[in-house]
Amino acid sequence: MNTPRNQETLARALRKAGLRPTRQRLSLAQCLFANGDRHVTAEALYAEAVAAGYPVSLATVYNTLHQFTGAGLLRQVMVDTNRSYFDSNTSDHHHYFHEETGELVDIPSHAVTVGDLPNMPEGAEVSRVEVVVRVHQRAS
Amino acid sequence: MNTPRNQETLARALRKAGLRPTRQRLSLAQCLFANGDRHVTAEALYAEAVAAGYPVSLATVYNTLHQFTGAGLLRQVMVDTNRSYFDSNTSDHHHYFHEETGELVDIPSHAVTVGDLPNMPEGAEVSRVEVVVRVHQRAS
DNA sequence: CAATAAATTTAGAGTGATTCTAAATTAAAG
DNA sequence: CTTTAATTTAGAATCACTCTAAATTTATTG
Repeated sequence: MNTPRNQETLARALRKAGLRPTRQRLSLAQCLFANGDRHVTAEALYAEAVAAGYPVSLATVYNTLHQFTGAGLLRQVMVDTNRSYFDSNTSDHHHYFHEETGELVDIPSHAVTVGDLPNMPEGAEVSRVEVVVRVHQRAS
Repeated sequence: MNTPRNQETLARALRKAGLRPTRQRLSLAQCLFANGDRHVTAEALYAEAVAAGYPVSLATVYNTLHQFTGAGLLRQVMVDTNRSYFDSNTSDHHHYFHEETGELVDIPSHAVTVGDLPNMPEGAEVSRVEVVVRVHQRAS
């Protein structure tokens, strides 16, 4: 789990990434990082920000999510072809994906062991190992 | 790796799944299963079928890919938010995903060990474990 | 084989998430 | 306070994919 960050820490992180700490970015960062780890879609974050009284456009939410991802503050999780999920926990870990609800739950990385990887493509190096455990409601 | 299947075997598999072995389905099956394992997107398969002189519509390619997936002949791989990949190898295995080229390469399942899964969501059961090793070109 | 019923295909319209564009606003620098 | 460059934004555009309804094909039955 990531440490909660305050406005100042965030502003510094943004500046370091070459991003001005604007009202919109700080508002979204507030939503994303103020209360522990989050898994959000762009639409969900947009709705949340608007509901919280932070006026932001959907375009800015998309821009910001990508910029934060580029800056290493977020990571994108590929689980659904229909929408993108962003994870505020950038440390090494994996996910459950609940097929019915679309909910994501973290799995600590130590639960999964990756052995020697065979037939690694020539000249390539690993940038990340992603494990998604798809679960569905047990029939009762 | 899956065993190559001939038209008759495929027609039988389709019938068993309640699908009529139409010209289009058999053509696409030909592309998908005649020469070892494949990883295709809908657009790519469409282009390939048309180029091979099998007249098919894009809508039918989409329908067929989903029907084949439902019938257990294909499996969908989630690696890219922008497009869906379908894998003609339905046996238990994982993937390399080359971030630059979009190429998928199989990883045999024995190379990855999944330990006891913690904090499994209540009342849920695992439907599949997907491991994607994202790789990128090594800087030279 | 002919007639009928049911499944399939398809062109083209529709959808929904995401990206782009170009104008208006805002932050940083001087 | 000006100037400059970055940012935001509404709305248009895009792109993968799905839907619709009509035309075609497959399977079934007489």
